[in-house]
Amino acid sequence: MSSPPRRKFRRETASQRKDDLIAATLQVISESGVRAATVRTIAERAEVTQGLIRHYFSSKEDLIAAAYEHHMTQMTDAVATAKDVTAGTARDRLAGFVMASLSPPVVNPGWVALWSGFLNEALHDADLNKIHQRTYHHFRDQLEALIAEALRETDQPAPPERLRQLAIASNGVIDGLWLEGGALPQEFATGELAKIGLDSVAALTGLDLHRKAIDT
Amino acid sequence: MSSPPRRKFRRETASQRKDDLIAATLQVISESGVRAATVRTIAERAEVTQGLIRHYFSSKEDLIAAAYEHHMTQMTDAVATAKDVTAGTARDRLAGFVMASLSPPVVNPGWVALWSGFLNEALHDADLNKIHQRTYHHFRDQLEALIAEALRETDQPAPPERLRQLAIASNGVIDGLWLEGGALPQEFATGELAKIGLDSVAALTGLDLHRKAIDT
DNA sequence: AAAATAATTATACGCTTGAATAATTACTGG
DNA sequence: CCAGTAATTATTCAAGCGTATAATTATTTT
Repeated sequence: MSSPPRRKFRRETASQRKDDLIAATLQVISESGVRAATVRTIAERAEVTQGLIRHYFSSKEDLIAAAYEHHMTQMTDAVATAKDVTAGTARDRLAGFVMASLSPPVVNPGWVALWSGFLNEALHDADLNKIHQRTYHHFRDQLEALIAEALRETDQPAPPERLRQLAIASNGVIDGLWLEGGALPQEFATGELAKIGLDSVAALTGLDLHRKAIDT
Repeated sequence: MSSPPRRKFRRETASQRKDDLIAATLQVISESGVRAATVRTIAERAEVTQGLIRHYFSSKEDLIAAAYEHHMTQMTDAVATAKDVTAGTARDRLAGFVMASLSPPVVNPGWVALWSGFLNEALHDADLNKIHQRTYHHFRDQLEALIAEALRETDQPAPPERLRQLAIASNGVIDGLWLEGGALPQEFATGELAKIGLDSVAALTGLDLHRKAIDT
């Protein structure tokens, strides 16, 4: 006759709970794909009951968008704040930017799963599309600024149109290699993608980006 | 009292029906994403009732895999059989390969939606992962063969290890640009991506890939 | 033209989904 | 330490999900 006891819980701050729910969402999608991201699965992962999601987010779609935003910020920051990206000559920082983009933890199957799942949604969802557009530009603009600075530094300043093309091309090769490294991890030796990426951006821009002694 | 009349139908060959169901699956995913690809939605698009799907495919997952295989074959063939890829010097064919990869109909939001949706599934599904792995290699091997031939043709033969790196890098830049063109169509002018891609592969390989007069 | 066959439709089943609402309980300010 | 409040749990709901099976009908065979 006795119903099971109501589960104990702690009251958390709104921002803490939101962060937890976002983190749980990202874990579920990265491990099992977008189709697995149901409110019940996410709530279970966050160790709360499903009703709480709607208490903090107006809909599941709203939570997904917040998770997308969070993930892209996290990924961008992981590159922008990596070692060698924040100090040194412009060429050093550009090299560090490319290396960081093509090394763990940025190259990671889970992050590719997140990226592909969100992109698939963004292609038919206006809100998510805006997030995609914004984060794409943010990353590419950072890359373009570094390339511009490195070219100026070596007395090879380039006009805006050429800078744009170099940034698009460099961003393309970084994105492509990142994707392949995350989607087929066993395909590439340790450091191989980073080396290929660095050589590629060097060939595209004409810059000498010999990498520093990271290996050994 | 009279129940609605049973709907008329035509008996089709097995291969025709399978193709129709696969085509319907691809349409639904490309327009509305993987989450929209339910048996009912797919059957409606194919103008049959949902039971027929299980008559031709052992499960929905099986249909998805068949659609994945079909789409990747379609995309690969669209590049491999494009004008300028099947005749001319090796450099001409390599240039045609890059141009075709970065022009319509290959660059297309719907195809990016398909690709991202399937990849998202492939990252946690062994069967789909095999398809991804196989089609990735198929595309990259074609590219590597063209690069090898073009380098031989210009008396600059390259050792296997370098060929591998050039193919990975070229494939990377093509993939990255293709993705960005499909995901943000309004971002790039007509022919811009193809031009950047061609210049990039030229810079990476050191080959002269001046494109022929396609424009004007 | 009738009988056999299999392609297709129709219906039903149990489960999951996102969302809404009601019931509790942990915390806060007096 | 007690009353108020809102964070959290529990429950409910209608709709949609993939799958299974039974009924029907278009086509082929004889």
